[in-house]
Amino acid sequence: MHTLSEENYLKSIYKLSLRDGEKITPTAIAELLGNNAASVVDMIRKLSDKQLIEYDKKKGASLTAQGLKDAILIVRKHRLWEVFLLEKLGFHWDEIHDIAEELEHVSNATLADRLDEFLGFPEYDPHGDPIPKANGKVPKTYSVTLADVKTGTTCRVAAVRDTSSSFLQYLLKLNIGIGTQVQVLEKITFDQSLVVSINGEERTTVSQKFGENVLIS
Amino acid sequence: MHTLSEENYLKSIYKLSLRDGEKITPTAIAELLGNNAASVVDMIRKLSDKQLIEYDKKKGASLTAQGLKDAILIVRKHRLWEVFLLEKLGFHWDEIHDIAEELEHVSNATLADRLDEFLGFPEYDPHGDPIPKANGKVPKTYSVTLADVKTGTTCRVAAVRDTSSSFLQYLLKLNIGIGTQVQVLEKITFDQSLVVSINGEERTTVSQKFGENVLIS
DNA sequence: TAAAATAATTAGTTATATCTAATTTTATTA
DNA sequence: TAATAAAATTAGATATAACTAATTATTTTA
Repeated sequence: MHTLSEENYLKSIYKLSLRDGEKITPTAIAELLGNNAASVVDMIRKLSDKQLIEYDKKKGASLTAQGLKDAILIVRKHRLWEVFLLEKLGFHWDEIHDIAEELEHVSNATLADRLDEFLGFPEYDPHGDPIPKANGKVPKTYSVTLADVKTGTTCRVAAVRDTSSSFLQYLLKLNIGIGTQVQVLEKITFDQSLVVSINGEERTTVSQKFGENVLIS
Repeated sequence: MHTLSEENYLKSIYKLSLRDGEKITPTAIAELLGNNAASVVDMIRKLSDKQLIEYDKKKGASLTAQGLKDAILIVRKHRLWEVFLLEKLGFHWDEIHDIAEELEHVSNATLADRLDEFLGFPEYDPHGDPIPKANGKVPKTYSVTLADVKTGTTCRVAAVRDTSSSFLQYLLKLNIGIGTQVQVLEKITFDQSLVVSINGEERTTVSQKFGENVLIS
């Protein structure tokens, strides 16, 4: 259908569109993909020609109905494959993202739906991200981070924003997974570091950046 | 590790190396891949530089130890994914090849082994092709075709040589699958067509080309 | 608002992997 | 073996998707 590059651009634009209010600029896309902005401008033209996105200098880029549909399917496949890799093949939390990054591009009309059924129609992937349904609907997405809550609040980890293995391995080391109870004991005024209690036990200090990447419910 | 193209060339050279005696020429590779011979010459240089193949004008191309190892892993992944698609996701015989053609290129050090374990270490894929083991050993490969046997012989379908959906759909229509009993009742002298009895029932005539693509035991 | 900084774009380059057309080499056959 | 056919190779072209460097446009900020 689309090339590997086209698919990755669609996915990036979709992901940026969820970061609310943000204008989707060539620079933002370039940063997310680790590409040069000049390359992004080229691809914006290509995707516009294919009617997958619309680009307006003032408003930035946005997906057309077709582009959105295609992007959602890629994300759906990515997250379903992650569930498969973890639950069926026994891969660990921090290993699945990179493999799913390749698997998501395997194109077959019914593959995602069959995989979905095989896995029992999961609603969330192992990182807590919602798995788009066959009809394109996306389950509730978590948006409040650990860095957002008031001191004293106890909450549960619902999802993680960063899926890099360095972040996930750090979480593993801290004994934090999806569902883990975390209480914010203190916020350090100097650098917004958070002193937290994990599962009512350990007392640990984590950075603001860390807190911003933990989504809670 | 390697690019998609490099992997497809390695796989082609491996497959040609199994067609015994045959010299692996640029033309043969070009034909198998549906590429131009000039393109093949370019890639032969590239793979030679990478020490994955050796090329000698007299002897043709051959895989080095590393090239063979890499090629076998690709074939292993292809066939394991085919088992997965058929057995776990419920795809049909004629649908799995093309999807596996994409899945085989997903690269992860332990993916094949985990998939192998998940599937219960199958020895043959749904087309009867041997699945290389983790150590690179390949189970017995069938080589006698229906076109080779004497008139009157009764045998079982062990594998199919062609995995195109047109061939597989034809087999489906004829009620032939792996394990089906086939008796060669007559060979037409004119064009080597075969009159066969399938599962002791139907009396059908098939072409020589058909017979050459059915491997028996 | 003018200067400086940042962002977007254009122009031109590179690498990969393909192609066609032309040429050279090798093999076949009359 | 000489002529012909087929195969292999080279040379040069194309498309994709990236890049750098230079330019233009837009935002910030002093």
